[in-house]
Amino acid sequence: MSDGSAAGRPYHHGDLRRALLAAAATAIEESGPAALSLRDLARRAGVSHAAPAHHFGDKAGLLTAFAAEGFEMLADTLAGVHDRSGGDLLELGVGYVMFAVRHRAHFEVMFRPELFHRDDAGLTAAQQRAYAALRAGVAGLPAAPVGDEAAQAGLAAWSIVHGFATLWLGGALPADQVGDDPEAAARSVIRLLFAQPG
Amino acid sequence: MSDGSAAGRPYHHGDLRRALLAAAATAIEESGPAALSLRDLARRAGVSHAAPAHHFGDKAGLLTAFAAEGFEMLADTLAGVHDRSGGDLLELGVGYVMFAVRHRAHFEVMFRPELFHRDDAGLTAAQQRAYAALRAGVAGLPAAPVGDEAAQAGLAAWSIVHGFATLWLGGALPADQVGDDPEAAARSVIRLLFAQPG
DNA sequence: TGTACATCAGTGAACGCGCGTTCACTGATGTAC
DNA sequence: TGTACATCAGTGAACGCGCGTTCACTGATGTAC
Repeated sequence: MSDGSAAGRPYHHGDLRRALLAAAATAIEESGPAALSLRDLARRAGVSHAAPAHHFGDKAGLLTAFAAEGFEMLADTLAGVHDRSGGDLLELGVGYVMFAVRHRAHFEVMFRPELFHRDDAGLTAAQQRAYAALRAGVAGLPAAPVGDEAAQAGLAAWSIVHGFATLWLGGALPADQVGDDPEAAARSVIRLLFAQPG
Repeated sequence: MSDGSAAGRPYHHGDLRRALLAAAATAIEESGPAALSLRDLARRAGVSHAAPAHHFGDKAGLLTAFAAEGFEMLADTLAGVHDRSGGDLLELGVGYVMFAVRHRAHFEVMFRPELFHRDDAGLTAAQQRAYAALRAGVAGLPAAPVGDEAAQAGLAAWSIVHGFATLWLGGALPADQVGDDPEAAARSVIRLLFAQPG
């Protein structure tokens, strides 16, 4: 087992795949997905510039793995919220927003399918898991809608949480209207779905 | 007046600034804002590769003008809807979504402030206009909220329409749930804000 | 009507850069016997 | 315990490319007199 500690890096990294995905998260947080380069990731992982291609084939391959990882994490997050809250839609929505805030790099890549191989099997499976978890919240509404109404309610829920997350991450929300606590702000906004204000 | 018609282009283009912004819209629709290059725009406008920098200073300058143009168009669109509908929030929301669908290149740039000079005066003025037009819809609600409630209702409205538009443009919405008419789909989703389903 | 001149729009050659990808290779690991 | 060998992970040199930006320039336009 190579240990990767100081003084003369071993020829084998040990877990380069993981390390590259972690480096991608950092790099994307710093400069966005557009500026990502395999050579930069290699530098961050302390490895030759050609190593990333060895693991992921090409850049889109790396981003496919990265997006899939994101959908896995989102599905896990929502499943956790579901267990803890009994499937409350408001809490699921807040969980969605907080996932975006805490893992903005993943979130940004996940919804830019032009960046990765959108038909990758692992990726689409993870997507299904995540979407199903969100939709489960609609089924748990007090007056649970059915059929078309349920589909529309699911889309509305997804839209409002996705929109809030996107606007928050983009810094589009005026600071004086929204404060600096995304969880509280998200909760007070999502509350208004399916509900009269005031 | 140079006419730009066939046989030996005139030295002066006539309206290169406009032509470059139009070329940017096309290029971004094709390949997204990340792939945009000044040299490509110059090629599309039939002009030397250094000409765009002459008009916009640099790439961010061009995208600043492009984003500002987008916010102007959005503000005009919403103002038109406001006049026609008496300020109905649902119609304003549908207008927002349809703007995104019809001008996806502008919409995609407008909310990626890392691409342009976010403190440009013309840009921020156009932003204010657009946001004010959307907020006016909240003031026109049957039971119009006030103070914090109004701010939250405004954010909720913005979130749901922005989220729907983003998901639609990203191709994230499952086709079997949403059909191919963005206007109808948007209307049935936005309807659910501030309203019990069923 | 004509001339001089300032201003502006666009040119084209040149620069240096970082990138993705390919490819023959080498070092390390693990397994079979 | 030792040896041979297959497999895998990572290397490093090389390639060709398109890009943004700079800069001295030239062609066209419009205005002053």
